[in-house]
Amino acid sequence: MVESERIQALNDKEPRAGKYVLYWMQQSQRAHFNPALEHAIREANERTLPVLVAFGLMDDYPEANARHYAFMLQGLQEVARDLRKRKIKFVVRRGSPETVALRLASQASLVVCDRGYLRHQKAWRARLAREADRAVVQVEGDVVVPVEVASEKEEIGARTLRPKLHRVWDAYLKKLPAGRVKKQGQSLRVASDYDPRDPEGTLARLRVDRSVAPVSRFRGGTSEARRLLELFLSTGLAGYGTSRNEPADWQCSLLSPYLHFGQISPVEVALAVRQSRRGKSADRESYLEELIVRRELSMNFVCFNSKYDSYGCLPNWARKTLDQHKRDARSHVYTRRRLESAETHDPYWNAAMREMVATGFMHNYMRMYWGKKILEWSRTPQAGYRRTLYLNNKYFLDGRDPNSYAGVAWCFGLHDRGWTERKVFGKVRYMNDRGLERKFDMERYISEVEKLVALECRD
DNA sequence: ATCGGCTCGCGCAA
DNA sequence: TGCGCGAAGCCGAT
Repeated sequence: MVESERIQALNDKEPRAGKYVLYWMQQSQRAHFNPALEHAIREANERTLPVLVAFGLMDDYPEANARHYAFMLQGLQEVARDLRKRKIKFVVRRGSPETVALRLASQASLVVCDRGYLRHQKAWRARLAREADRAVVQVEGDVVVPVEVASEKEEIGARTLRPKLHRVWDAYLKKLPAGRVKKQGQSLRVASDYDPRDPEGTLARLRVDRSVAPVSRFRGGTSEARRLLELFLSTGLAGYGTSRNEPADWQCSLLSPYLHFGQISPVEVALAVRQSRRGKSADRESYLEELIVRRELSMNFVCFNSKYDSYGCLPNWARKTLDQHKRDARSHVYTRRRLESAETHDPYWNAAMREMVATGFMHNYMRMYWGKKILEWSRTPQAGYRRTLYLNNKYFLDGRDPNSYAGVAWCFGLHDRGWTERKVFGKVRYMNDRGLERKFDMERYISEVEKLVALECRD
């Protein structure tokens, strides 16, 4: 049963007579633990209609390249398989997602969609709700606590959002049973433009940016996400609270790419961690802090800050102090090309960049250091911001995620407080290589990254 | 090795 | 209005 706070009517139109209930899948790319799908099944069963699940595949999704598409299509292959088992029709159609949804809406009794927080995702849903001549209902399935339930405004930091989430999150940490369809949907005559069971063939047909190659470190899909979750529970959770920041160990769940594409539910992950007997309670709490407080703080950020993808999103104190130091002498200034090819004087930074370019991921602690250094090595903080976000979205599998926007902005002062004033950074928190050396085994991080890079080159 | 200071703004007590 | 407190760090004094 989907909690009513997750469900929102996007227009005030009525359901109509139709051949099916349409679930337009976009953000929540999974057939399990998907509140939008379960809600669509329930609506369909009430009308004794089949469910049609449709995905709109476009060649030019903002900032996406072959790396992102390959991962996503691997996930959709599994969605196709799982929906088939559940007797639900699934089609992948060519076109802008909301246009695909709009076409299929005309034969639907009503339309159910999932929720995304980015500008273009909101615009797609708004257009669908406006132009469809029947009810459009949105179901928020990729957060533990619905964003507006947690808070109605942009929060200043984790410390103000945390108590609001803690107060209510028990009510949302509930299992979501898979509903059975009353009316099977395979006989629906709706054509699919692509065969989701053939991700390689589909990728070959798409006109996408191929300058960034797919990776072998991560394979997309719900079952792979669940395998990584089990692996994390058995080997990573114990000691997570104290060791998660050690770059060479990657003692983390590695789930952010899967969460980004909605291939696994954060509620499912949180429940698994909470119910696990591994580790101490401090380890489990530490993980839930990352998964729920930090992650949902970033949803709050993109939801309430319309400038989430540009320098202007930063708090006033940060922009002011960075502005006052924009003419400070920089110890090093690198071109974007030089950064991109990991050719700086800093071996730790270069290793982080190589991890990112080769594998689509970077250890979370290194993401902070990496962004701080780009700020330091750019002519202006604005240029640093643009370049950090560009590289972030180009190479990370979870680029363009709310977490990515909040993470980049954090490096420039978002959700943080002032610190001792210094060159270039002003009062924005500074990090340096001595800090890394003091706390971590950085030589081992470098050698572990080289192993990962070698594995990618072999394929 | 450990500790205090740096700095900001919320949220609560008065 | 004032004060306590958090916060994924650095730095210099002890």
